[in-house]
Amino acid sequence: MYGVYVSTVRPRLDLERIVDAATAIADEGGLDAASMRAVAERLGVTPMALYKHLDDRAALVDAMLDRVLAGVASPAPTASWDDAVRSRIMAVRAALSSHAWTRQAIETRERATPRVLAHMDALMADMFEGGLSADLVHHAMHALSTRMWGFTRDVLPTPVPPDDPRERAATMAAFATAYPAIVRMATTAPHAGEACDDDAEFAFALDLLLDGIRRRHEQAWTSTGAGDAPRR
Amino acid sequence: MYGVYVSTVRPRLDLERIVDAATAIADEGGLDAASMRAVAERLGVTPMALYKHLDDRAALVDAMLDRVLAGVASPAPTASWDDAVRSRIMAVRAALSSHAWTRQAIETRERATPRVLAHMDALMADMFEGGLSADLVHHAMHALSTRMWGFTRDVLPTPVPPDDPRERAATMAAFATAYPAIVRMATTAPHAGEACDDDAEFAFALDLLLDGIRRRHEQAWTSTGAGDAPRR
DNA sequence: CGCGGGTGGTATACGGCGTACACCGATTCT
DNA sequence: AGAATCGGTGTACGCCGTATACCACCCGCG
Repeated sequence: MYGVYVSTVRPRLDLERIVDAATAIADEGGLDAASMRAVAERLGVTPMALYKHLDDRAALVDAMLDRVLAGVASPAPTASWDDAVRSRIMAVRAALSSHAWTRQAIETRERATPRVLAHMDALMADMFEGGLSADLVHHAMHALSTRMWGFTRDVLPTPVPPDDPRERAATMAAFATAYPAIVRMATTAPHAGEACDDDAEFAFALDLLLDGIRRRHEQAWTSTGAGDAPRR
Repeated sequence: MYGVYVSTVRPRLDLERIVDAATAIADEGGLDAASMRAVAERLGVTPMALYKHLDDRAALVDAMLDRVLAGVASPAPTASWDDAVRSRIMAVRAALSSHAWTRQAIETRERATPRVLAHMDALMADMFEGGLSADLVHHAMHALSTRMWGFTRDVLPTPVPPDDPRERAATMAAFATAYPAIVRMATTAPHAGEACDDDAEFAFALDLLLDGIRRRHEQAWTSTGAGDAPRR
């Protein structure tokens, strides 16, 4: 009786509620904000209570990621292996990109969870289905790297110009002489000034890789050198 | 006089000595081990002493990375833009791969240091030299992503089989039915069992990207669609 | 010669983090 | 009814980065 009452006021903790809370916090303030203490506080519970349901914080991040991955739609069957790979990757991209913290979560992961393995297995199965050799599949997976998760580590910096207009002009001029190619690209590319179209960038690079892999396959590429693609 | 004596016993702190110590620690125990406290202790100094030479820990990591980058050999001139890009990237790969912590350092970096910008500028300059459009250069840089730093985030996991031989066989069997493609690849690829040849993997993926970019260039690719590469 | 001020160190402390350990009430099983 | 297990609490430890205050020394200056 009394137990029932209590469990109404503060429902029993379980993994799902923990992951819910952690995900909500990470959505708001980033992955680091979802500390054990913060998650516990949100649930009105002692930090140590979480450890009855989780081994450690890494397991929490794993669980968060795993649940996002659980929502990935299984792509429709396609004619070619590369379309299958493409749509599969785009599906996880769609799922992961709705949570900004997933990139960091994947980058810092050490052990692979079942769903992580399942995704990689599915990609390899697509390629085997298309007749690719194990050798090529192996290299293709390495080449895809984190891109198989639908994101890319952005390496282009956004140096912030100072506020003061006079100083601003000076530093920008200095920048232009120090890094002419960067400035040329930034001012000449079609989207100059605007933000990049991430989706287009991503699709471009993914197509590049898949095209290349398909070519290697058609040329019966092997890692031992025979049938290698011509360098020029 | 007395000051001279003291400065002999414990030489004055400067940025170089700090970066030296931090690098040594990170080489041994990883980037996280190079905490402000650990670096200070190694130098026989209070943690706060470091802040007279650095804004914060991020600046320390920046300085560490910058010094590694300073040792990158400038590549010999080449005939084609893609060879130039290739050898430039291989040069930073050679420098960065001698310190295991550089990958994490680059991945967690927020602001770009001058040398980071210089490397990217040089890559873009190579491409412009080859006649590539600003549009294509821009996309190429995104496609290269972290690979321009000579490494790739490894996504292939190494699930550890349990020690107990009987249990081991069981889990491996279960694994084979759950992830058939992974097992197929692992057992069929030429290097089955051995460790991957990182250099070969890296070169494969880099060539794939450069080949693709060159093709796009030859086909007068633009992001607006005209002259796009055929999908099949 | 003395003396004020920057420069480069110290000491202390705050607020965060993950988590080991001991404990304890309630539930459940025998 | 009694024992065991489960799911929580409370406390504490050892890390982390760093704000703030202070203090000794060396400098150039009057």
